[in-house]
Amino acid sequence: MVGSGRGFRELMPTIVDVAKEAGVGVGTVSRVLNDHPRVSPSTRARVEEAIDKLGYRPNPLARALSTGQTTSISVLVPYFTSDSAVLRIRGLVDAFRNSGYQMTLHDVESPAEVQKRLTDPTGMAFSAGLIVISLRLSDEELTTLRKLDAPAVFIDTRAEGFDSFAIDNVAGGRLATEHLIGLGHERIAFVGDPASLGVFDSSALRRQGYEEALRAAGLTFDPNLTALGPHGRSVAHQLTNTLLDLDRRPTAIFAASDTQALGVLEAARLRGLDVPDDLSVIGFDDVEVAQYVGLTTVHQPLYQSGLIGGETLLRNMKDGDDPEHVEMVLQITERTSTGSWRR
Amino acid sequence: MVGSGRGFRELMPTIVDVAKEAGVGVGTVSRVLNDHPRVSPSTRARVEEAIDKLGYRPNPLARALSTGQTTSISVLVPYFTSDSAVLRIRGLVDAFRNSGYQMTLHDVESPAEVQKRLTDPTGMAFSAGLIVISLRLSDEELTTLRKLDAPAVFIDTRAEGFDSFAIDNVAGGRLATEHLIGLGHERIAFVGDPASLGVFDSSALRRQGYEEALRAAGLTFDPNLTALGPHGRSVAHQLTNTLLDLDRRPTAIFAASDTQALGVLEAARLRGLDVPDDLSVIGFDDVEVAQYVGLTTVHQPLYQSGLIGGETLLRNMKDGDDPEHVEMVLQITERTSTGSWRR
DNA sequence: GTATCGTTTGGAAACGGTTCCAGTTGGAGA
DNA sequence: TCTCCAACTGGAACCGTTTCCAAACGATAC
Repeated sequence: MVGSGRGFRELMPTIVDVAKEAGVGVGTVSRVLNDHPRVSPSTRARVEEAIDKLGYRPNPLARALSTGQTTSISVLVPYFTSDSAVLRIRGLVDAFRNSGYQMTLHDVESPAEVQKRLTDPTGMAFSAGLIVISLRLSDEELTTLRKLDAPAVFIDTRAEGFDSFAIDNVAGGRLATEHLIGLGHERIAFVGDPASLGVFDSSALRRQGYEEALRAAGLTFDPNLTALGPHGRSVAHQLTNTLLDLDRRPTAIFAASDTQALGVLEAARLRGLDVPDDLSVIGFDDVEVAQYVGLTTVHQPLYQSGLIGGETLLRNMKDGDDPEHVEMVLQITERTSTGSWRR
Repeated sequence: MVGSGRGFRELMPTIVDVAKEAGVGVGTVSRVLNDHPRVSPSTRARVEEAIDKLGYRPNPLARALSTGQTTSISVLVPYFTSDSAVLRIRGLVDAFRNSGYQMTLHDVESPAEVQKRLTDPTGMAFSAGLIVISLRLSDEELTTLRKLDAPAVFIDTRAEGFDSFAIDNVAGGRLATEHLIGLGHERIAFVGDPASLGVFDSSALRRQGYEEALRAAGLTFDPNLTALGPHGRSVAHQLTNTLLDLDRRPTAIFAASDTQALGVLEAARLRGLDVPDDLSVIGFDDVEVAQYVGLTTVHQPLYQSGLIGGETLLRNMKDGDDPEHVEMVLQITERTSTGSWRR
């Protein structure tokens, strides 16, 4: 129902109109509307008839104002433009499909915007619940959230006192690197985001796992083999060029995300390097494109995280059981972009 | 601002609290809030101070109820799961970024759901505006919309009396087919959706263009070369198998969407057919994956349609100028999946 | 016939804003 | 000093619902 137009007010009957038509009081109409038990069958029938006749629909705004309960769920997500975010949101869409709740998308492109969104009431429009994806909230923000006693679920991030679904990014970084080490690679490079962005730290954690795995395998960690830059395919492409220009160039590259891995593959292809014979490439996320380009990657359950997160929020809005953190499983999806290194 | 919790009501100061704190009437506070001119600077300062001190934020619900104006824009979109829908929505996100409006996503998976969404007030939650993507609304639905005098913009579809941005699907179908004909192909197959779905008819229109182009070029139209099935990669894969099993199999396939083209490529690859030497494949849409797999396709401005559509809606909500239909340009993006046929 | 009790019902108050109308104020002009 | 007017301000009414309280009602028991 869309109703901002001028013609709107005159067109829509209100609960008062229905009450008059049925010859009852507004309270009775409201009770019929909300399935309260204390209404006699005959009265109920009369009211329902009036509702049908007038084509009356309760105004959700008025209802929300009166009850303090809305039917909209806010989703706070950074870089909606990324494939992985889209996959998670698909899960949310499916979770909310027949719930009666609407999903309002809040794309956030900087840490400052998070703060703005959380405190700006127009922004969040008084949602019934909140989904936070891939964002690390400050203690202050979390305190506000707790005080409001608002149901919230965190996906791909965690927050004390709230349900959360995330992966162990450090372990994921280790997993990817160990895969390459297992194939015999010794000069393994890392392409990812700079750590300083603060809010979005998964890349930094994956890098940590990368370093840990190298050290655990007794390989020397060469800082020259770590190339960092803003997230995106073309930046990753450039970073890869500098890596491949090194005197002793890496034989394998671990990209902190599939998007970046695509940039790496692009750079390799343009130089005529064969993947995986000349260069192995492993990504992270397992977005849809990965299977088309044959990218070996660390699979994380993106769609699932949205679906389960959404379902959990719906449950929380009813019950509100104890919050728990769920660590989702990671596994290597091996395709054709990685191969053994024996020279 | 999330506010469904119990603690909420007591926590948030209202306009009355602010009025008391500043020692003025509620009307004055409201005027300050809404930048009405007739407030003396000293009073304004006092009120603003009180607002800061209390951390007051106006309740958007109450404001909306009172003014009849909301800050949410509903987006009606079928199959949010599709890549092309996602690209359009990215455009919308960017269009609405700093507008102060929120986007509420309504995924629709069947024609029946459209009707439900349009009439169910909880569903559309009284939006300030409406974006309809890829859906053909019935006359009845359009009449309702017009009566409500609600600003609406149609993308990838058109509607009498509303702004719309779409492509000429028939022309697009011709374009794709002519491209293949120009390469020397004579047995050209079509893979697409069945026409009967009613609401989503772009595939049928593209097929019409396909047939027109064949006839115009003096080629015989062979019904056996048209394979239809529910939209999706795997279905397209299967359909392609039946096409390639024909005695005189096609030398080129036009898929009604890139998603389906991916299924076609998959089937060809599994049979060991070389693309484009043994089989040319052309898609439609030019989604992101297309460039990774080297798919030749009919490019339509997906992101742009969202961006421009969103901007147009915002403009309409202010001015409301005469509606117009904009036909967006199509062009072939040639990659490596099509080649000339000379045998 | 009346007292009693539970069920059903009507309507006022509340939710938190905006808007309009009327009243106050202060300064200019006579 | 008085009048007049514009600028500013207070507060009631309203938006459309829910909820609560009190009243009406009907049936039962005496």
